[in-house]
Amino acid sequence: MLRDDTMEMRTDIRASVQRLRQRTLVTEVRDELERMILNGEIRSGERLNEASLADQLGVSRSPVREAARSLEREGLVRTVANKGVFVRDLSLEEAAELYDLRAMIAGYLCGLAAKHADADAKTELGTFIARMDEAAACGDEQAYFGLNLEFHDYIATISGAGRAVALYSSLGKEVRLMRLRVLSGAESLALSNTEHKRIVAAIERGDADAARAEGGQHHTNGKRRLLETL
Amino acid sequence: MLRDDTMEMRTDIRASVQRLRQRTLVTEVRDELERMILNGEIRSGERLNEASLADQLGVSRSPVREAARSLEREGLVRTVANKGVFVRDLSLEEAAELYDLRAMIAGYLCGLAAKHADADAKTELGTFIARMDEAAACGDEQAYFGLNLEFHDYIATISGAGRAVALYSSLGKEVRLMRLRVLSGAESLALSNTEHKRIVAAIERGDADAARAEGGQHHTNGKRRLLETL
DNA sequence: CAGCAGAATAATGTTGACAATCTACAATCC
DNA sequence: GGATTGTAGATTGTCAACATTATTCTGCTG
Repeated sequence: MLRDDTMEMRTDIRASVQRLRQRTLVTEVRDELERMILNGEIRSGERLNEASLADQLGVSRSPVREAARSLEREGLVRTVANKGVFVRDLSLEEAAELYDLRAMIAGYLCGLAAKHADADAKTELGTFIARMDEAAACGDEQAYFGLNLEFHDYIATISGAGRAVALYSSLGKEVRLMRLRVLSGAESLALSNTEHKRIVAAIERGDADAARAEGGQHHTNGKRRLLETL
Repeated sequence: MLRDDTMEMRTDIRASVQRLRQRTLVTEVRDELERMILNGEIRSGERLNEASLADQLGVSRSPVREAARSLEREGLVRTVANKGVFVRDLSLEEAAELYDLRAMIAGYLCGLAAKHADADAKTELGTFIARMDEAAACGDEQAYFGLNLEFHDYIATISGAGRAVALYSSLGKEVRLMRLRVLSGAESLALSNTEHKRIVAAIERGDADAARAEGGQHHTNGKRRLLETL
C-alpha cells in the first residue's frame, strides 16, 4: 500500500516535471495570447503590437513574436510582412466553410469513437448528457457552453485519432473568433442536447456509420443555426 | 495598343513588387527548409540545428527559428522544448489517418468544384487528364507525379474554398513525409487516371454529390494502395 | 568493469540593440 | 485648395551576445 502510494507520487511528480519542463516563455505567452484573442480582449482585425505585448507580459519581443507565429497554426492570426500579425477577421463565407470542415471531422471522430469507446467512456458520455440536460433545464447558457466544449473534446479523445483531434480543436478555436453565441434560449439548448443523445446512442451501440452521420449532422445543424441568426 | 502594353507591364511590375514586399528572410528560409525536408535532405526524425542551418543559409538564428516554428503549421516538424525541432516521423497509423482526412477534404473540394467550375476550368481539367494519360502511357512516373499534384491543386483552386484548400495542401505535404512512391508501374498510373476521369466527368456535368464521392474514393483508394504496399 | 557524479561541450531560450520598413503628418509646389 | 514630397515617430526584421538547459565525456568509486 505504501509502495503504491510512493509510486503514485513519483509518477505524479515525474509527470509534473515533464509538464513544467515542456513549458517555456513562448508556450506561456502563446497560451496567454490565445486566451486574450478568444476572450475578445484583442478584437478581430486588431494588430498584435509586439513591443506593447512584450512589455505587458514582462518578456522580450522574441517570445511574443514566436508565440504569434505559433498562433498562425490555429488560424487565429494572419501575418503580413513588415506590418505585423493581425487577429483574423472571419467573413460569413469563411465561417460557413469552417463549420463544413468541422462537421466532416467531427463525423469522422464520432465514427472512430463508436469503434473504440469502452464501458467507462460510455458511462462518462452519459454523465455529460445528464449534466447538459440539467444546464439546459436551468437555462444556464454559460454552463452548457462549457459542457458542450468538454463533451465534444471527450469524444475526440476516445476516438483515438491524432491529427484529426488537433484539427478539430483548432477549427473550434477558429470558429470562436466570430464571438457569436449561437446557443441561446432554453429550447435551443434542449434541442442541441437531443442531437447529443442521438450521437451517444450510436456510439453506445457501436454503430460507427450512424455515429459519423449524427456527429456530422449535429455540426451541420450548428452551421444552419448560425446562418439563420443573421 | 501601346497603352495596353504599358498597362500590362505596369500590373506585372506591381504584382512582382507586391510579391517581393511579402518576402522576408523568414519566408525565404521557410521555403528552403520545406524544400529540404520534402526532398529528404533532412531525414525524418532528424533535428534542425539552428546554428548550423543559419550558417549554411547565411542568416542569423532568429529567421531560422521562426521559419522552423512556421513549419509546425504544416505538421512537417514537431517542437520539443529545450531540445529543438525535429522533422516529423510518421507512423503507419498516422499516415492512414492523414489519408482519411485528405479524402474527406478532397471530396469536399471536388463537390464545390462541380458547383463552381466554368467552361475554361473544365477545359483545363480535360487537358490535365490528357497529359496524365500520356505520362501514364510512357510510364513516366516522375511526370505523372507532378501532374497529379497540379491536377488536384487545380481542383482545389476552382473550388473557391479558402481554409479547406490550405488544409488539403498542408495534409498533402505531410503525407509526402513518408517519401513512399505509391504510384509505380504503368498500369497503376493508368488506373489512377481512370479515377481522375470519373472525378472530372462528375465536375463537368455539375454533379456535386458524385464529384464529392469520386474525389473521396480516389483518395481512399490511395490509402488502400499505400497499405497494400507494405 | 559497471555505474555514477561532475565537468566540458553543444544546443536551445532569451534578451537588448540596431537596421529596415511602414504610417502619419507637415511642408512644399502647382 | 489639392496633390506630392519629405521627414519624424513608431513598428517590425535581423543580429549577436548572454543565460539556461541538454548531452557527452571523463574520471572516480564500488
